[in-house]
Amino acid sequence: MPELPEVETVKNELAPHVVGYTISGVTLVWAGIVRSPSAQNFSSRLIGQKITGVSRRGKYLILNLSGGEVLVIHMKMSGSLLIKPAAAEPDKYTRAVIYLDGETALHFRDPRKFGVMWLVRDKENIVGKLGPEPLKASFTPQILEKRLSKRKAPIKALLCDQNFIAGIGNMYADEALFAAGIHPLRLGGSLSSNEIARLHHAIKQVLETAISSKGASIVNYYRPDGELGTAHFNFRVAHRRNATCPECHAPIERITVRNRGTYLCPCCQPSP
DNA sequence: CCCGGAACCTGAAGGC
DNA sequence: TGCCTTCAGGTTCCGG
Repeated sequence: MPELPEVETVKNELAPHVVGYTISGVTLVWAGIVRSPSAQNFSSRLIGQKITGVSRRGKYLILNLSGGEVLVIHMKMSGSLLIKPAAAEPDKYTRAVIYLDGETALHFRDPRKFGVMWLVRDKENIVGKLGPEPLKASFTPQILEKRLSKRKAPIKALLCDQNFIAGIGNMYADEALFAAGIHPLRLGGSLSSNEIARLHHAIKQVLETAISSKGASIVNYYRPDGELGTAHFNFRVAHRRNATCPECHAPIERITVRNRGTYLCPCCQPSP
């Protein structure tokens, strides 16, 4: 499931294969992957445009195009972006293929069909409401404290809310809360300044470590060359069913928060 | 504005 | 072995 570290890895590894190349063809195997404009317009407006840069905002990947438009891609839960030779046959789950200078092809593969692409002039229509980027220097403990104040939702739900903070999903929310020693059901507004400082540090540390491991391949995450990431080998609680806490050896607990599987150590993360 | 729950989708895993 | 049910979760939509 691509979250910030996975999308960051895809951005870094995709860039050398796409930046400076011109889109020579588009095949929409499943047109539903394009949110806007119409499938017809999407293809015809893309062809002939050169990709001038790749960036990331939260879990969104953004391709800048020479014509001034922007191709925004969200891989949601099961999507991957693969670089292949132009002649490679799309597999069963490939929903769209973008050909680059007739040499290589970018395959958008997505078994679950949650993934989305938009071709727009102003990306702010799509990413404009996202919360702060957690790895930017401008994301400080003071900013986090201000955003948490008076919030009554569980801290886990807030961390997964893209308008509260961008890029964190189920896995990294669990990892950050464990690293900070905070129970996922604690209400946002109930955290002390000390806890907020620990959480702020944990968020940055967990995301940076995962990026250095090229993301976590728990399910359906592939890098553009088809390789997996290794960040999940460093997970201390997330998805560790029937395991024990690496700190205190208590059995890791699994609860549900907002209908999402949530892993924690009942000893290191005291319940509210 | 804030919060919680359902819906979207399909492969994997579990139950009988 | 095989059918059926449940689970997985990022985002959006809707109701309170």
